[in-house]
Amino acid sequence: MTARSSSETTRVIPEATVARLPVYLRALTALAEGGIRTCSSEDLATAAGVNSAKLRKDLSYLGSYGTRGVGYDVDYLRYQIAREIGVTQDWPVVIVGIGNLGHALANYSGFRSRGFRVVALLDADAERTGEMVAGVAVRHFDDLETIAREHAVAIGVIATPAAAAQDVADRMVAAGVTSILNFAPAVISVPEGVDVRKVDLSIELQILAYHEQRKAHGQARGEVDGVDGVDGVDGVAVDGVEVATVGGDS
Amino acid sequence: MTARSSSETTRVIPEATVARLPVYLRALTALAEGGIRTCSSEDLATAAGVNSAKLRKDLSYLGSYGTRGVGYDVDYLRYQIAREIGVTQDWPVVIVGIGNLGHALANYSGFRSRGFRVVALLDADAERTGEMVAGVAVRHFDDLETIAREHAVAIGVIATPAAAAQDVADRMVAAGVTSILNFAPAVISVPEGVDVRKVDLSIELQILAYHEQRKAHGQARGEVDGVDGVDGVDGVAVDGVEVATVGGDS
DNA sequence: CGCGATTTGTTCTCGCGTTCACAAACTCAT
DNA sequence: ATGAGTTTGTGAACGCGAGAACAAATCGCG
Ligand SMILES: NC(=O)c1ccc[n+]([C@@H]2O[C@H](COP(=O)([O-])OP(=O)(O)OC[C@H]3O[C@@H](n4cnc5c(N)ncnc54)[C@H](O)[C@@H]3O)[C@@H](O)[C@H]2O)c1
Ligand SMILES: NC(=O)c1ccc[n+]([C@@H]2O[C@H](COP(=O)([O-])OP(=O)(O)OC[C@H]3O[C@@H](n4cnc5c(N)ncnc54)[C@H](O)[C@@H]3O)[C@@H](O)[C@H]2O)c1
Repeated sequence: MTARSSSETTRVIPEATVARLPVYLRALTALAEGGIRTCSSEDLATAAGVNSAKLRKDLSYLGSYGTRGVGYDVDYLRYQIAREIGVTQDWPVVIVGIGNLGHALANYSGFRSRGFRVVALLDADAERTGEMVAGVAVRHFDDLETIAREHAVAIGVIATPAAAAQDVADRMVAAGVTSILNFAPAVISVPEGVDVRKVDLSIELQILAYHEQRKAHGQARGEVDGVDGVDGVDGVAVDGVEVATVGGDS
Repeated sequence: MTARSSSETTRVIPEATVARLPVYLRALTALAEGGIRTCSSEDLATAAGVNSAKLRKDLSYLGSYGTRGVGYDVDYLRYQIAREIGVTQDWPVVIVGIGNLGHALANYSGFRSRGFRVVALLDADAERTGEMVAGVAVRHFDDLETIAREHAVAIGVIATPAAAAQDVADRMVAAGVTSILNFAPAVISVPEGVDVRKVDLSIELQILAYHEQRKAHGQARGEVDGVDGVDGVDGVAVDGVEVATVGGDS
């Protein structure tokens, strides 16, 4: 699968580093807005919530943009990171599925301010087409191909029910989309060369629940037990045990 | 920054595995709904979108719940995973910040169906209090302490602007919340023993943009692989940002 | 009862990511 | 110019997770 023969490309930035660059970018922006012109790796690391050694190593993959004994020029570094990520240009984005979540996403100001422009809101429900959301008219899902081609859309967001996710993904790919951000709780498969990232609320909550359970009963079998140690936690009322069936998705 | 007490509990499940258990749980639920009673690791791995060896290794941390030569009993395994995660019980959750995103979250049916129950919607804006969202009345943020204590709330969701995130987190912690899911693009710091996970839309998009830019820049085709597995990276601050483009910003 | 087919659970190896630690490079004061 | 004080960039050690491979266990069937 991940053959990746690491060719002799100029620089190969580790995936873990790529995931942190946006964080550094945001921290730098915050510093710049605070009137700070230069900062040390320690300063920036604190603002970004990471270890300073890790920060320096991450930045070293981009090049040598700092000055020893001094630190980094905030604006300069910010531009370099933005350029590396690719957000110095504007990326057209389509959002498919304008329900509860789709509305929120469409209204999200963070899109435009960070290098992304919503060029279309699409929904399969004919009753929703024409509705104005955040100044953009909702159009029918069938227009995807036309719109995507016209605006050279490379990035698509899926906010439909899980059952529709795979179909939407297929049609996005057919329309030339090569990067997908999927909010639906479904595993979608795409051809080689297409990137998919998923954001899953329930998974995040379940991960928290796991640790929470650990905190509550230190290491009990799995049966309800008294609270142990951990201050601040009052007894968690638990009762009937029933596997969460239902599952309105997939 | 999971403290990880390391008090040598019976089994220590790797964090990477914990993050995948919910995926397996969902896949099992889908299989069960399809009337499937037993499945092999290969079947389940396919449904979950992972490698079968990885799946078996993950499950081995929970115990030996399969039968060699046969596979896994879907319902039994589902229960075991649900119990391990802690979603056989119902977790009370509070959502703070009932704006665009907060509304969507409140209306999200996946909450209830996966072991979580929204016990309160809170907002600092007095004009919003009293509004009914998904059958729950929005209450004032000041009621957090009372509500959290009353329902023994351990998990809180932050959907306020970034500027308010740290303050909200502090008050949640003071009210006994020990797990926080943060949607605001801000780095929040909490005391030892409190878990924070963040979901950051713009970071996800920027990661996609990076790879997209790579694809565009000639280079070798078929370079990028399928990306997945959202992982813990700590977030950062302040929104309402504007990427500085060197050489004039329109 | 034994044998082949099947599938799990585990061991082993490899690569990636994190962290430490330090030399190199730079500034500033004298 | 020189030395003291800073801070970067990176080599190296280390730990964790991914994946391949295989022995052990179970079933079906003659
Ligand atoms: N609401 C949340 O806070 C939330 C949180 C996490 C995940 N999710 C997930 O996001 C997805 C959307 O959630 P929601 O609450 O907005 O649901 P929703 O039902 O409110 O909206 C779904 C929208 O998708 C449209 N749609 C359905 N099939 C379509 C298709 N084939 N093509 C185009 N559009 C189609 C529907 O018309 C509807 O407008 C779901 O998969 C949900 O599980 C939602
Ligand atoms: N809308 C999205 O799709 C989206 C996506 C990703 C991230 N986010 C982030 O989620 C957060 C919320 O986004 P939104 O679009 O819902 O914003 P919003 O402005 O619509 O809603 C924010 C709500 O928080 C309330 N609030 C403000 N300060 C508060 C405080 N101290 N205590 C309690 N409540 C307070 C406000 O009254 C408002 O109702 C933001 O940080 C945003 O960056 C939003």
